[in-house]
Amino acid sequence: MTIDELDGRIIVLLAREPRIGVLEMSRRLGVARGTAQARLDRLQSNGVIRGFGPQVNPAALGYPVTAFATLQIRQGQGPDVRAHLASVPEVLELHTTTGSGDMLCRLVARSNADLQRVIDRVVGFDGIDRAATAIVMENPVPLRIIPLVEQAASEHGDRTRTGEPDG
Amino acid sequence: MTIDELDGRIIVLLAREPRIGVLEMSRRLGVARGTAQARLDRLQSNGVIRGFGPQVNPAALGYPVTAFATLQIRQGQGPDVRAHLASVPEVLELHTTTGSGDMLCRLVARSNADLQRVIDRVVGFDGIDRAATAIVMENPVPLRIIPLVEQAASEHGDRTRTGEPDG
DNA sequence: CTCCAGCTGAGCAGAGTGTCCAGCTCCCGC
DNA sequence: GCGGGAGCTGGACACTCTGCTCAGCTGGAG
Repeated sequence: MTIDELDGRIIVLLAREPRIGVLEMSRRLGVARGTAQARLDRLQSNGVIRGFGPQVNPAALGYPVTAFATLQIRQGQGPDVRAHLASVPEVLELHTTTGSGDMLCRLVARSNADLQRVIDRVVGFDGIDRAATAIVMENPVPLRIIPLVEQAASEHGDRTRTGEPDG
Repeated sequence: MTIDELDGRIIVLLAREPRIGVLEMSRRLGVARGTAQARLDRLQSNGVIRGFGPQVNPAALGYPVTAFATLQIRQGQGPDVRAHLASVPEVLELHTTTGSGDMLCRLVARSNADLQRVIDRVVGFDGIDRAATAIVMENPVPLRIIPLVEQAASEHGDRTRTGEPDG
Protein backbone atom coordinates (compact mmCIF):
# COMPACT_ATOMS: atom_id res chain seq x y z
CA MET A 1 0.00 0.00 0.00
CA THR A 2 1.33 3.38 -0.96
CA ILE A 3 -0.27 6.77 -0.82
CA ASP A 4 0.18 9.59 -3.25
CA GLU A 5 0.48 13.27 -2.64
CA LEU A 6 -3.27 13.91 -2.62
CA ASP A 7 -3.82 11.13 -0.09
CA GLY A 8 -1.14 12.67 2.06
CA ARG A 9 -2.80 16.07 1.94
CA ILE A 10 -6.10 14.50 2.91
CA ILE A 11 -4.62 12.84 5.98
CA VAL A 12 -2.69 15.91 7.05
CA LEU A 13 -5.75 18.08 6.60
CA LEU A 14 -7.86 15.71 8.65
CA ALA A 15 -5.20 15.54 11.34
CA ARG A 16 -5.08 19.31 11.63
CA GLU A 17 -8.80 19.97 11.39
CA PRO A 18 -10.68 16.80 12.20
CA ARG A 19 -14.08 18.41 12.24
CA ILE A 20 -14.21 19.40 8.60
CA GLY A 21 -16.44 17.37 6.33
CA VAL A 22 -15.88 15.95 2.90
CA LEU A 23 -17.29 19.03 1.21
CA GLU A 24 -15.02 21.47 2.98
CA MET A 25 -12.14 19.10 2.44
CA SER A 26 -12.72 19.04 -1.32
CA ARG A 27 -12.69 22.84 -1.35
CA ARG A 28 -9.38 23.04 0.47
CA LEU A 29 -7.80 20.39 -1.71
CA GLY A 30 -9.11 21.91 -4.92
CA VAL A 31 -10.75 18.72 -6.14
CA ALA A 32 -14.32 17.61 -6.69
CA ARG A 33 -16.27 16.34 -3.74
CA GLY A 34 -16.62 12.92 -5.29
CA THR A 35 -12.86 12.66 -5.57
CA ALA A 36 -12.28 13.59 -1.96
CA GLN A 37 -14.96 11.17 -0.88
CA ALA A 38 -13.57 8.33 -3.00
CA ARG A 39 -10.05 8.91 -1.69
CA LEU A 40 -11.21 9.00 1.88
CA ASP A 41 -13.23 5.82 1.42
CA ARG A 42 -10.22 4.13 -0.11
CA LEU A 43 -7.93 5.22 2.70
CA GLN A 44 -10.33 3.80 5.22
CA SER A 45 -10.94 0.52 3.44
CA ASN A 46 -7.20 0.13 2.92
CA GLY A 47 -6.74 0.49 6.64
CA VAL A 48 -4.49 3.51 6.33
CA ILE A 49 -7.06 5.43 8.32
CA ARG A 50 -8.42 3.18 11.01
CA GLY A 51 -11.06 5.53 12.27
CA PHE A 52 -11.79 8.80 13.95
CA GLY A 53 -12.11 7.84 17.56
CA PRO A 54 -11.92 10.48 20.28
CA GLN A 55 -8.43 11.25 21.53
CA VAL A 56 -8.88 11.09 25.26
CA ASN A 57 -6.45 12.76 27.61
CA PRO A 58 -5.87 10.49 30.62
CA ALA A 59 -4.60 13.44 32.65
CA ALA A 60 -7.98 15.12 32.29
CA LEU A 61 -9.62 11.94 33.56
CA GLY A 62 -7.59 12.13 36.72
CA TYR A 63 -4.62 10.02 35.62
CA PRO A 64 -1.81 12.52 35.14
CA VAL A 65 1.06 10.10 35.69
CA THR A 66 2.34 8.04 32.78
CA ALA A 67 4.97 5.33 33.01
CA PHE A 68 6.52 2.64 30.89
CA ALA A 69 7.18 -0.73 32.42
CA THR A 70 9.47 -3.38 31.01
CA LEU A 71 8.41 -6.81 32.15
CA GLN A 72 10.39 -10.00 32.41
CA ILE A 73 8.12 -12.92 31.67
CA ARG A 74 8.66 -16.43 32.84
CA GLN A 75 9.02 -19.00 30.05
CA GLY A 76 5.71 -20.00 28.54
CA GLN A 77 3.64 -17.61 30.61
CA GLY A 78 3.15 -15.11 27.77
CA PRO A 79 -0.53 -15.74 26.99
CA ASP A 80 -1.58 -15.69 30.62
CA VAL A 81 0.34 -12.52 31.28
CA ARG A 82 -1.26 -10.80 28.30
CA ALA A 83 -4.71 -11.66 29.52
CA HIS A 84 -3.80 -10.42 32.97
CA LEU A 85 -2.46 -7.12 31.70
CA ALA A 86 -5.41 -6.63 29.37
CA SER A 87 -7.65 -6.80 32.42
CA VAL A 88 -5.95 -3.84 34.10
CA PRO A 89 -7.59 -0.58 33.00
CA GLU A 90 -4.45 1.42 33.71
CA VAL A 91 -2.54 -0.58 31.12
CA LEU A 92 -3.10 1.53 28.02
CA GLU A 93 -0.87 -0.36 25.68
CA LEU A 94 1.12 -3.57 25.64
CA HIS A 95 3.82 -4.78 23.29
CA THR A 96 5.94 -7.87 23.18
CA THR A 97 9.45 -6.98 22.21
CA THR A 98 12.77 -8.51 21.36
CA GLY A 99 15.12 -9.00 24.21
CA SER A 100 14.81 -11.76 26.77
CA GLY A 101 11.10 -12.51 26.21
CA ASP A 102 10.11 -9.09 27.43
CA MET A 103 7.05 -6.95 27.28
CA LEU A 104 6.72 -3.22 27.33
CA CYS A 105 3.58 -1.59 28.61
CA ARG A 106 2.33 1.93 29.04
CA LEU A 107 0.69 2.68 32.36
CA VAL A 108 -1.17 5.59 33.83
CA ALA A 109 -1.92 6.37 37.45
CA ARG A 110 -3.57 9.00 39.60
CA SER A 111 -0.32 9.98 41.29
CA ASN A 112 3.15 8.69 41.89
CA ALA A 113 1.82 6.98 44.98
CA ASP A 114 -1.02 5.48 42.98
CA LEU A 115 1.48 4.21 40.45
CA GLN A 116 2.73 1.87 43.13
CA ARG A 117 -0.74 0.37 43.38
CA VAL A 118 -0.90 -0.03 39.60
CA ILE A 119 2.50 -1.65 39.43
CA ASP A 120 1.64 -3.95 42.27
CA ARG A 121 -1.41 -5.03 40.40
CA VAL A 122 0.53 -5.46 37.18
CA VAL A 123 3.31 -7.54 38.68
CA GLY A 124 1.04 -9.32 41.13
CA PHE A 125 0.73 -12.20 38.74
CA ASP A 126 2.56 -15.41 38.72
CA GLY A 127 4.13 -15.30 35.27
CA ILE A 128 5.91 -11.99 35.78
CA ASP A 129 9.38 -12.22 37.23
CA ARG A 130 10.45 -8.64 37.34
CA ALA A 131 9.37 -5.15 36.27
CA ALA A 132 11.48 -2.10 35.52
CA THR A 133 9.49 1.11 35.48
CA ALA A 134 10.35 4.49 34.01
CA ILE A 135 8.11 7.39 34.92
CA VAL A 136 7.42 9.91 32.19
CA MET A 137 8.37 13.43 33.15
CA GLU A 138 7.79 15.28 29.94
CA ASN A 139 6.45 14.50 26.52
CA PRO A 140 8.37 16.62 24.02
CA VAL A 141 6.87 14.80 21.04
CA PRO A 142 3.31 13.61 21.58
CA LEU A 143 2.16 10.76 19.41
CA ARG A 144 2.18 12.15 15.89
CA ILE A 145 1.79 10.93 12.36
CA ILE A 146 1.92 13.99 10.12
CA PRO A 147 5.67 14.00 9.38
CA LEU A 148 5.57 10.33 8.50
CA VAL A 149 2.56 10.79 6.25
CA GLU A 150 4.24 13.65 4.47
CA GLN A 151 7.32 11.56 3.91
CA ALA A 152 5.30 8.59 2.68
CA ALA A 153 3.28 10.80 0.36
CA SER A 154 6.22 12.64 -1.13
CA GLU A 155 7.99 9.41 -1.95
CA HIS A 156 5.15 8.28 -4.16
CA GLY A 157 3.60 11.52 -5.30
CA ASP A 158 5.17 11.48 -8.76
CA ARG A 159 5.37 7.74 -9.28
CA THR A 160 3.03 5.58 -11.30
CA ARG A 161 -0.13 5.05 -9.45
CA THR A 162 -1.98 2.70 -11.77
CA GLY A 163 -0.95 -0.84 -12.45
CA GLU A 164 -1.39 -2.02 -8.91
CA PRO A 165 -1.87 -5.80 -9.04
CA ASP A 166 -4.77 -6.11 -6.69
CA GLY A 167 -4.71 -3.64 -3.84
CA MET B 1 -11.81 17.09 36.57
CA THR B 2 -14.03 14.10 37.03
CA ILE B 3 -16.51 12.55 34.66
CA ASP B 4 -19.79 10.99 35.57
CA GLU B 5 -21.46 7.93 34.19
CA LEU B 6 -23.12 9.76 31.29
CA ASP B 7 -19.83 11.32 30.26
CA GLY B 8 -18.26 7.88 30.31
CA ARG B 9 -20.99 6.46 28.11
CA ILE B 10 -20.49 9.31 25.66
CA ILE B 11 -16.78 8.64 25.36
CA VAL B 12 -17.18 4.90 25.07
CA LEU B 13 -19.89 5.32 22.47
CA LEU B 14 -17.74 7.68 20.46
CA ALA B 15 -14.78 5.35 20.74
CA ARG B 16 -16.79 2.44 19.42
CA GLU B 17 -18.67 4.31 16.68
CA PRO B 18 -16.84 7.51 15.89
CA ARG B 19 -18.96 8.40 12.90
CA ILE B 20 -22.21 8.91 14.78
CA GLY B 21 -23.37 12.47 15.28
CA VAL B 22 -24.79 14.24 18.27
CA LEU B 23 -28.34 13.40 17.32
CA GLU B 24 -27.78 9.68 17.01
CA MET B 25 -25.71 9.81 20.17
CA SER B 26 -28.56 11.39 22.11
CA ARG B 27 -30.88 8.63 20.90
CA ARG B 28 -28.54 5.88 22.04
CA LEU B 29 -27.96 7.51 25.40
CA GLY B 30 -31.62 8.21 25.96
CA VAL B 31 -31.13 11.90 26.63
CA ALA B 32 -32.10 15.08 24.82
CA ARG B 33 -29.92 16.28 22.00
CA GLY B 34 -29.10 19.46 23.84
CA THR B 35 -27.82 17.44 26.77
CA ALA B 36 -25.59 15.28 24.62
CA GLN B 37 -24.30 18.36 22.84
CA ALA B 38 -23.63 20.22 26.08
CA ARG B 39 -21.82 17.23 27.58
CA LEU B 40 -19.71 16.75 24.50
CA ASP B 41 -18.83 20.44 24.38
CA ARG B 42 -17.86 20.29 28.01
CA LEU B 43 -15.69 17.23 27.53
CA GLN B 44 -13.88 18.93 24.71
CA SER B 45 -13.39 22.26 26.44
CA ASN B 46 -12.22 20.43 29.56
CA GLY B 47 -9.59 18.72 27.45
CA VAL B 48 -10.86 15.25 28.26
CA ILE B 49 -11.50 14.78 24.57
CA ARG B 50 -8.69 16.39 22.65
CA GLY B 51 -10.11 15.87 19.22
CA PHE B 52 -11.14 13.40 16.60
CA GLY B 53 -8.07 13.12 14.44
CA PRO B 54 -7.68 10.22 12.05
CA GLN B 55 -6.03 7.14 13.52
CA VAL B 56 -3.41 6.33 10.94
CA ASN B 57 -1.87 2.89 10.72
CA PRO B 58 1.85 3.23 10.00
CA ALA B 59 1.97 -0.33 8.72
CA ALA B 60 -0.48 0.57 5.96
CA LEU B 61 1.76 3.47 5.01
CA GLY B 62 4.64 1.09 4.46
CA TYR B 63 6.17 1.23 7.95
CA PRO B 64 5.32 -2.14 9.48
CA VAL B 65 8.20 -2.25 11.97
CA THR B 66 7.80 -0.57 15.34
CA ALA B 67 10.52 -0.23 17.94
CA PHE B 68 11.15 1.50 21.22
CA ALA B 69 14.52 3.11 21.82
CA THR B 70 15.89 4.12 25.20
CA LEU B 71 18.39 6.94 24.82
CA GLN B 72 21.19 8.00 27.11
CA ILE B 73 21.61 11.74 26.84
CA ARG B 74 24.76 13.65 27.64
CA GLN B 75 24.40 16.20 30.40
CA GLY B 76 22.76 19.42 29.28
CA GLN B 77 22.07 18.22 25.76
CA GLY B 78 18.37 17.57 26.34
CA PRO B 79 16.88 20.47 24.40
CA ASP B 80 19.08 19.90 21.37
CA VAL B 81 18.34 16.21 21.36
CA ARG B 82 14.62 16.86 21.49
CA ALA B 83 14.77 19.16 18.50
CA HIS B 84 16.84 16.62 16.65
CA LEU B 85 14.42 13.78 17.36
CA ALA B 86 11.42 15.92 16.50
CA SER B 87 12.93 16.42 13.05
CA VAL B 88 12.96 12.70 12.32
CA PRO B 89 9.63 11.62 10.78
CA GLU B 90 10.03 8.05 11.96
CA VAL B 91 10.06 9.21 15.59
CA LEU B 92 6.37 8.99 16.41
CA GLU B 93 6.61 9.79 20.08
CA LEU B 94 9.20 10.97 22.57
CA HIS B 95 9.20 10.99 26.34
CA THR B 96 11.71 12.05 28.90
CA THR B 97 11.73 9.59 31.76
CA THR B 98 13.17 9.01 35.16
CA GLY B 99 16.36 7.07 35.27
CA SER B 100 19.71 8.49 34.35
CA GLY B 101 18.41 11.41 32.28
CA ASP B 102 16.94 9.11 29.70
CA MET B 103 14.49 9.40 26.90
CA LEU B 104 12.19 6.84 25.44
CA CYS B 105 11.03 7.10 21.86
CA ARG B 106 8.79 5.13 19.57
CA LEU B 107 10.14 4.49 16.11
CA VAL B 108 8.77 2.99 12.94
CA ALA B 109 10.65 1.72 9.90
CA ARG B 110 10.01 0.09 6.55
CA SER B 111 11.79 -3.12 7.55
CA ASN B 112 14.24 -4.44 10.08
CA ALA B 113 17.00 -3.37 7.76
CA ASP B 114 15.48 0.07 7.41
CA LEU B 115 15.31 0.29 11.19
CA GLN B 116 19.07 0.41 11.18
CA ARG B 117 18.94 3.52 9.01
CA VAL B 118 16.41 5.12 11.34
CA ILE B 119 18.45 4.32 14.43
CA ASP B 120 21.59 5.62 12.78
CA ARG B 121 19.80 8.84 12.09
CA VAL B 122 18.42 9.02 15.61
CA VAL B 123 21.71 8.41 17.33
CA GLY B 124 23.77 10.30 14.77
CA PHE B 125 23.67 13.37 16.92
CA ASP B 126 26.21 14.66 19.29
CA GLY B 127 24.20 14.73 22.51
CA ILE B 128 23.23 11.07 22.43
CA ASP B 129 25.62 8.72 24.13
CA ARG B 130 23.92 5.41 23.69
CA ALA B 131 20.70 3.83 22.47
CA ALA B 132 19.08 0.56 23.44
CA THR B 133 16.42 -0.60 21.02
CA ALA B 134 13.65 -3.13 21.47
CA ILE B 135 11.79 -4.22 18.37
CA VAL B 136 8.07 -4.78 18.78
CA MET B 137 6.98 -8.22 17.74
CA GLU B 138 3.38 -8.22 18.71
CA ASN B 139 0.88 -5.76 20.09
CA PRO B 140 -1.50 -7.68 22.33
CA VAL B 141 -3.08 -4.50 23.68
CA PRO B 142 -3.24 -1.67 21.15
CA LEU B 143 -3.50 1.82 22.59
CA ARG B 144 -6.85 1.90 24.33
CA ILE B 145 -8.79 4.14 26.63
CA ILE B 146 -12.19 2.51 27.10
CA PRO B 147 -11.41 0.48 30.24
CA LEU B 148 -9.89 3.51 31.91
CA VAL B 149 -12.85 5.70 30.99
CA GLU B 150 -15.24 3.13 32.36
CA GLN B 151 -13.31 3.00 35.60
CA ALA B 152 -13.13 6.77 35.89
CA ALA B 153 -16.84 7.08 35.15
CA SER B 154 -17.97 4.38 37.55
CA GLU B 155 -16.06 5.94 40.40
CA HIS B 156 -18.13 9.06 40.11
CA GLY B 157 -21.31 7.79 38.52
CA ASP B 158 -23.32 7.40 41.73
CA ARG B 159 -21.82 10.28 43.63
CA THR B 160 -23.33 13.68 43.94
CA ARG B 161 -23.21 15.24 40.57
CA THR B 162 -24.32 18.74 41.39
CA GLY B 163 -22.56 20.93 43.83
CA GLU B 164 -19.18 20.52 42.26
CA PRO B 165 -17.01 23.28 43.70
CA ASP B 166 -15.66 24.58 40.45
CA GLY B 167 -15.20 21.81 37.90
C1' DC C 1 -39.97 29.71 49.50
C1' DT C 2 -36.91 31.40 45.92
C1' DC C 3 -32.99 30.98 43.09
C1' DC C 4 -30.03 28.43 40.17
C1' DA C 5 -28.39 24.84 37.22
C1' DG C 6 -29.29 21.19 34.35
C1' DC C 7 -32.36 18.51 31.40
C1' DT C 8 -36.27 18.27 28.14
C1' DG C 9 -38.76 18.73 23.90
C1' DA C 10 -39.60 21.61 20.20
C1' DG C 11 -38.74 24.53 16.21
C1' DC C 12 -36.05 26.87 12.53
C1' DA C 13 -32.71 28.01 8.76
C1' DG C 14 -28.68 26.51 6.86
C1' DA C 15 -25.25 23.26 5.62
C1' DG C 16 -23.51 18.74 4.71
C1' DT C 17 -24.21 13.79 3.31
C1' DG C 18 -25.12 9.87 0.44
C1' DT C 19 -25.99 8.83 -3.99
C1' DC C 20 -26.85 9.15 -8.49
C1' DC C 21 -25.55 10.79 -13.37
C1' DA C 22 -23.17 12.24 -17.91
C1' DG C 23 -19.03 13.93 -19.79
C1' DC C 24 -14.09 14.37 -20.04
C1' DT C 25 -9.11 12.89 -20.04
C1' DC C 26 -5.44 9.78 -19.63
C1' DC C 27 -3.32 5.41 -20.17
C1' DC C 28 -3.37 0.69 -21.61
C1' DG C 29 -3.63 -3.12 -24.78
C1' DC C 30 -5.09 -4.57 -29.33
C1' DG D 1 -5.31 4.52 -34.60
C1' DC D 2 -9.14 2.64 -31.73
C1' DG D 3 -11.90 0.80 -27.88
C1' DG D 4 -12.04 0.07 -22.93
C1' DG D 5 -11.29 1.08 -18.14
C1' DA D 6 -10.23 4.05 -14.36
C1' DG D 7 -10.33 8.33 -12.30
C1' DC D 8 -11.85 13.16 -11.95
C1' DT D 9 -15.36 16.77 -12.78
C1' DG D 10 -19.54 19.34 -12.04
C1' DG D 11 -24.20 19.00 -11.11
C1' DA D 12 -28.44 17.35 -9.13
C1' DC D 13 -31.65 15.22 -5.67
C1' DA D 14 -33.78 13.98 -1.21
C1' DC D 15 -32.60 13.40 3.30
C1' DT D 16 -30.36 14.25 7.63
C1' DC D 17 -27.79 16.68 10.89
C1' DT D 18 -26.10 20.93 12.97
C1' DG D 19 -26.12 25.22 15.48
C1' DC D 20 -29.08 27.98 17.79
C1' DT D 21 -33.02 29.52 20.33
C1' DC D 22 -36.86 29.07 23.46
C1' DA D 23 -40.11 27.94 27.34
C1' DG D 24 -41.12 24.60 30.79
C1' DC D 25 -39.84 21.17 34.35
C1' DT D 26 -37.11 19.20 38.27
C1' DG D 27 -34.09 18.95 42.24
C1' DG D 28 -30.87 20.89 45.45
C1' DA D 29 -29.00 25.01 48.08
C1' DG D 30 -29.60 29.12 50.70
